[in-house]
Amino acid sequence: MVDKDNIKQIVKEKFTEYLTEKGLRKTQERFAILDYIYSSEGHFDMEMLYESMSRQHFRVSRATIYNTIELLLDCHLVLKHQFGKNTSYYEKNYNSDNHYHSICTECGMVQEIKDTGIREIIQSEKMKKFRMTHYCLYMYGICTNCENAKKSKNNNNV
Amino acid sequence: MVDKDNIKQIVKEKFTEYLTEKGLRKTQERFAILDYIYSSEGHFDMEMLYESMSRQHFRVSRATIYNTIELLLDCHLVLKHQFGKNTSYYEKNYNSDNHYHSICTECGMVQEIKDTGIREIIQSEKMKKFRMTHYCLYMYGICTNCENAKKSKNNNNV
DNA sequence: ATGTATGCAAACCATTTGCAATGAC
DNA sequence: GTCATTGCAAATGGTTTGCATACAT
Repeated sequence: MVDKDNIKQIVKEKFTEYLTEKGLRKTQERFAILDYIYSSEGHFDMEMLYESMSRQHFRVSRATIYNTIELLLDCHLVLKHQFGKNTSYYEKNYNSDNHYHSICTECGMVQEIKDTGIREIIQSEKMKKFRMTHYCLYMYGICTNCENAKKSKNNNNV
Repeated sequence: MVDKDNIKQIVKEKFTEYLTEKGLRKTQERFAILDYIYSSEGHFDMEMLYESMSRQHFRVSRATIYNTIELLLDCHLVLKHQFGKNTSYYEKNYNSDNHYHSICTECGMVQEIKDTGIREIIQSEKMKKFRMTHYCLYMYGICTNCENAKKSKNNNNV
């Protein structure tokens, strides 16, 4: 996939730029983590990242993963999400579609919702004393599965 | 404040209704927690709630507070927020203005942003296989304080 | 050579859990 | 009287921290 490789190259350059600007070191670990994140799809948590990397190319300590994610968040190459549980989830954030998340409050299932125009409205919002860099929209509710499960449970009770 | 007392009465009734419907018990602790939440303003975390209640009317164990908050979330009398740190914050959710949150990624400061019409657009969003009950919009960026602090730091370096 | 970044293990701390005692029904 | 709920204290688990070692500069 040429496109994906292109993106990997671009984000690597962006990260390099960021590290240089901040006077931070360009370590193998940092680039390996970035590369791994941009090789995967969807959301991941720290344990998933740690396990997957251990299984494959590169073993990196948890401490380093946490440290590096902090940098990637700072330069906006990664987004952090907290969907209501204690574990944080992350996703790559370059050249990806604008999307929101719907979260089922019963089973915790998270789905992506494509943007259909809300973005422009939110970004045109004027805020005093605040310069917005990005935003997250979380929609909570009940997914069809859980809705149906509830219904049949209620029917049994009656 | 008559208005506040009214609201307290209404949410108490709503909670009672919810407990009855679910076949759960109407304990003093549960109503004390609800009352305390609706007596306070703004966001709070579990420790704040626990401490404040201990200092005032009613001492309730942490376990019970966690348990009760779960119920209040379920019947939408309380909202839960995770602003990026490990601690969860909560706020009452009845008859309150529609608002979003702006979060400074430098200092963590959270401010409320009044809704100016985004709500209707979001609520008109059609979602397959999902019935939305509520949503949260978080805007991340830099507050003026931190922006200025950064600038003067950069100037010193140059 | 210098000092930042890593890896490890221990510490931290919000949240969850198990269980005996309490109290709503 | 029964069993859900409470309070307590211990356990859990994601995240953070301290420190010796490694390595980017």
